[in-house]
Amino acid sequence: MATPATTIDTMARTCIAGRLRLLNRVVTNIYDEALRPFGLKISQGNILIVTGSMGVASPVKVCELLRLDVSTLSRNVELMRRNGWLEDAPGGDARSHPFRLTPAGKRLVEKAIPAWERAQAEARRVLGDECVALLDRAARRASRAEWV
Amino acid sequence: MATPATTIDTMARTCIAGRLRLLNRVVTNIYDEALRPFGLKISQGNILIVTGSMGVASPVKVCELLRLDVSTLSRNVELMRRNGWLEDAPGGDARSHPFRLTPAGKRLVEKAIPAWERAQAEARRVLGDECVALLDRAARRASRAEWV
DNA sequence: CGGGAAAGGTTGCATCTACAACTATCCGGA
DNA sequence: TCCGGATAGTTGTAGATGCAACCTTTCCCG
Repeated sequence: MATPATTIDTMARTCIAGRLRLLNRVVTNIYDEALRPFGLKISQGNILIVTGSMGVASPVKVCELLRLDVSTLSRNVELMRRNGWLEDAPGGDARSHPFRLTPAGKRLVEKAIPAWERAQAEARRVLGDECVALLDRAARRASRAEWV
Repeated sequence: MATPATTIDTMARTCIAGRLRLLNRVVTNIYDEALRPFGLKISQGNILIVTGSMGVASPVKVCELLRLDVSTLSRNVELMRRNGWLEDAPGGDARSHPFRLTPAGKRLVEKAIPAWERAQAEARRVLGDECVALLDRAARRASRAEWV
């Protein structure tokens, strides 16, 4: 008698999303712990970083780059605006609400660099060099924008 | 004058967490979309799957396997209990609250298998075979339990 | 020029996630 | 036996995430 094409046990052993989400939790926790002294989480940190690299950022552009829903970004930006890390930037038409780092936001990122580097090293240790390289390639393909 | 060891642009181009979280969003969306007709999200699906493969599951064991915070699991299980997919299981001491799939939960997982397989194929296409294999290895190392 | 589609954002809602603090139970040694 | 630490879970709080619905503004075509 043939076994079913897919059983629950097979799913438990092979679900790609399960693996990726597990590693996402582990790695996110590494960065969040490292950044905690700065009152910063990596979810926000990544937005600050791409904002800094763009100079003036538009929500749509950031969302394409990070593959984030615009509504998610909208609220994250609002939080960081309240924290004094982001501010409205002039420009564009009446629909757009571009934003940029404040000086305080820039200082925050710079202060957090050593902690971020420690987290990078730990994440690389957990994932392995080869895995990190392949994630990098996959993310470039998956991003809806040119990486920097 | 020497350039700083790490600039914002370098962070934008090399942050491992950024890559992993981006891919996590993309892949999670693939599965959530595939599973939407069943009223199921992959976050819950993974819990159902490991529960099914364990027979009777204890929160702590599931959390070690998936590297989930126990408080997160607690609420997710409560939701699925209300949906009729999980139920309390007898056993253990008075502290523990083991649970297991209900027949409805088992039927749900079985019905969702074709959709899950389509999502698997799409995720593999996005990440690449090699990347999937390395994620699998990294996840086994990162999990705090033996994978089935 | 007028109207409908497209583009850019926000808000309501539901779920996922984790940390901190708490309760209840169990275990091991004095 | 009794007490302190370990173990198992829940609840309060806060942020992250995405979908659906909505509002404005802009663009384009007839």
